[in-house]
Amino acid sequence: MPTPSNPLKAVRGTRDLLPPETALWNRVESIARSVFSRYGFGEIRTPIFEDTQLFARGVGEETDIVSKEMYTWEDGLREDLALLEDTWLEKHSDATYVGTPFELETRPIAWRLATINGVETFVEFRVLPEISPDFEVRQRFSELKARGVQYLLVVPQWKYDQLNLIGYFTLGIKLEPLPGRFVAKSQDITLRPENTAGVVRAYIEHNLGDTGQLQKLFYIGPQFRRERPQRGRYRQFWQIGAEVLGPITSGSESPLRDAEVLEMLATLLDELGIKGWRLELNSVGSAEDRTRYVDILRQALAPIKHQLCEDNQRRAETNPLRVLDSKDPNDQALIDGLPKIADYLDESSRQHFDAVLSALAACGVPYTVNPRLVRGLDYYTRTTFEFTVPTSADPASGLGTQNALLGGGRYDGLSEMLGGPKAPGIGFAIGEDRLILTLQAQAAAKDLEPRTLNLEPPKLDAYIAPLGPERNAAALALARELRRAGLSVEVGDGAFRLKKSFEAADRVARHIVILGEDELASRIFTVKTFATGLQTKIARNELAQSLRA
RNA sequence: GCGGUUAUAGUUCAGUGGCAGAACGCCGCUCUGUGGCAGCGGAUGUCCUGGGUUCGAACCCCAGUAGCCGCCCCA
Repeated sequence: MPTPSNPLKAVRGTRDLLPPETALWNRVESIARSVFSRYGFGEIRTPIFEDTQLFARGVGEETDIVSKEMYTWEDGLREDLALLEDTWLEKHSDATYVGTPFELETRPIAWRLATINGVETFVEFRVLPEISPDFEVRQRFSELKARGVQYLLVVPQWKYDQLNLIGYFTLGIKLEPLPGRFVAKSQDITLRPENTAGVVRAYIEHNLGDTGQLQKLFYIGPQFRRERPQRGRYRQFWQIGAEVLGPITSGSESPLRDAEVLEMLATLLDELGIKGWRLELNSVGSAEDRTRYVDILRQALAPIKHQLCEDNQRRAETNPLRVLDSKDPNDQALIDGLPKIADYLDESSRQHFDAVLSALAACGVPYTVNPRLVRGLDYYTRTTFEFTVPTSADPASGLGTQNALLGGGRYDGLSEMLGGPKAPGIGFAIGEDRLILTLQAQAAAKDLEPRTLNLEPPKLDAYIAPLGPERNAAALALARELRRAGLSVEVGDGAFRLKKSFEAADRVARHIVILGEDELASRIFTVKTFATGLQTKIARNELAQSLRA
């Protein structure tokens, strides 16, 4: 029976990007590519899913991203039916097999005909049963029932808990759970929630460090986090990012690289036309500095914790660094009194940071040192930064409270955390969705023409209007000729009245070419230019040239 | 994950416990091969979904779903 179904929709937190907006996305991406290539970056494309361990180890097991926002599943579960059957048989001295073992062809399901305490029983082994009895099971059950045979489904305990037991019981199917998983060789897979870990994994896997060269890699692609969707925050979102990494001898640890990346970002935002951006940066020190500072922070928080708001009390326990960028106005005085990480940097980290700042100053890139700026991901060391645009107080942002446009930092220990060689690096990720929103909002606030954002597709060179359906074939042939000559051409339908063709043509093209009986016979076409309203007769061999104008 | 708010035509949005609306867009005619203007006409709806209250629900109630805003977190 056909069930009336609701139309399918894009799943929560995902969306379609349609023209003309996609033109803006392409423009943003092509400007990014252009800037990256001028700084010597090459494109890397890593898989959209990776082993879950990559993110657990790289991003940090305790971060919200990893602990509750990832799309993770078990891939390649292989069912071990033989083990399931053996386990069952061991348990059932009361069962006697009748006949030989069988396997059903449709999927790995094994069954035996047995007598259990004298009752003839069809014993089916399924490692991955359907949540509710499927068609196959229902059909088999009714056949067995007709023959007076009992139906016993043997499943693993861990699956049993997920089954629609009522569904099976109401049919009269007996279910028997067995302790154990009975699956072999599955892999935990995760849709990437960010791209740095993947890039570093690829760096290690392809021994890019052995080239001895500094690697400069950029990427543009979708990332996935299972967060509550909001404006500028989607479950599938796009990031434009870049990483600079390599062996120490390639200069990957040099503060020059930090400054270069930051200066490149300033250039990129300027070329994109983002107004009013702010660069905030900080140093969180080496991994050791960071650990030491977190301990000190914890100690400093302990006596005053109870005075903080509820959220901050929780953070003080779970992730003390995050207390620092709390926005709670009542807690600001207390937070200001907390120890600053700058005071706990070792000498080399301090010098490194100073060198970054002076290089930025030399380039004339404006910045603000924000001693409270910390990053959520575990792998960050030393320089961390964020580019923001004005908040919702300024309508030009378009981002509400989500005012961070991009963020990044240095990750000197990440490669080793992932089991690779020492490969210090620095990188960033731009939230492309937010970047686009900001561009749109800034254009709207300035009352700019949409054209400024390239939202209107450019007018085509010509629109061919065949008069009558019998001229359609000739129209398409003419269009082919012109298109091959490099012109952009749309073909109307001869079924349209000429009036309609003119309206359609004026919308999309600069010229209309009328293709009727006379024109086909004389090979001289009637061409009207919308901008001037002038209509002329043009010979076929001069048509392409004339339409280009 | 928590709180608030919204959901009506292709789009932007009115609307009231008693026939489903406007503007723009779309289609047709005035006007058979000459548009933009104008006039006239037309089509388009699961009024988010599912329950409930009611003689009667797009409207009131409950639940769900989705968008948006704030929180959490983050790009």
